Amino acid sequence: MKRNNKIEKLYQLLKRKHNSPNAQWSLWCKRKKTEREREEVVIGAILTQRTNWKNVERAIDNLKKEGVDSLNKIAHLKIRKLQEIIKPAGFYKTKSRYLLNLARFIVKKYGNIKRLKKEKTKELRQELLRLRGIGEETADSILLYALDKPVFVVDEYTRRLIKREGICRKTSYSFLQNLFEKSLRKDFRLYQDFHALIVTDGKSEK
DNA sequence: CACCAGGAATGTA
DNA sequence: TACATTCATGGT
Repeated sequence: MKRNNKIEKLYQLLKRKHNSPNAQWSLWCKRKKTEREREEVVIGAILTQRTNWKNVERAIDNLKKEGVDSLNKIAHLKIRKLQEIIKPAGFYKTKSRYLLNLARFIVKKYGNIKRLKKEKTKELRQELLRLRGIGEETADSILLYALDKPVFVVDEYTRRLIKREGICRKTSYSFLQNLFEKSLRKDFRLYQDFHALIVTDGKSEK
């Protein structure tokens, strides 16, 4: 089991560069999550598409204000109502469809997120990808951050970083995901921490 | 006022 | 494969 030095070194590099332990995301990753928090991650994964996190928080606050604190409750909302609630996150017409569809899928097929978490990663990924509004990045974000599955998330920050560091020129999703996964030990905590660092680093580059 | 912020689906070449 | 377009709000 030979590992790619460059990727491991990149991790060490980012660790040194962002050693401030107050990186909020990193701390959040280390905490054990409740089921509610996991469901919130699923919701956030849809809402954050093409939007900054601040707007997502407004939408999530609205959900809480309305007492919508679970996927089950979302699954039973009327689309109109959901639209109103999540409006601050932008793209509310499409996102409300995606979110309702995803919530119904999970609730109908698995009941709750605990059951979802027990599913096999590969099969679950395929199922998520078949849903409208869920591409590779969103599917993998759900798998990694909501379900603690060891799946590396590739985003624009990852692509930029890999290019900037001159590690390789290919940028397709599957290629980069494979590069990271074969270079690192299969550990969801490591993947979460690494990806969080990549995002922190990407934001600081501007 | 113009542009951007942690995407995905669809269509075109 | 690689772009271009659409969806839509709030911050700077």
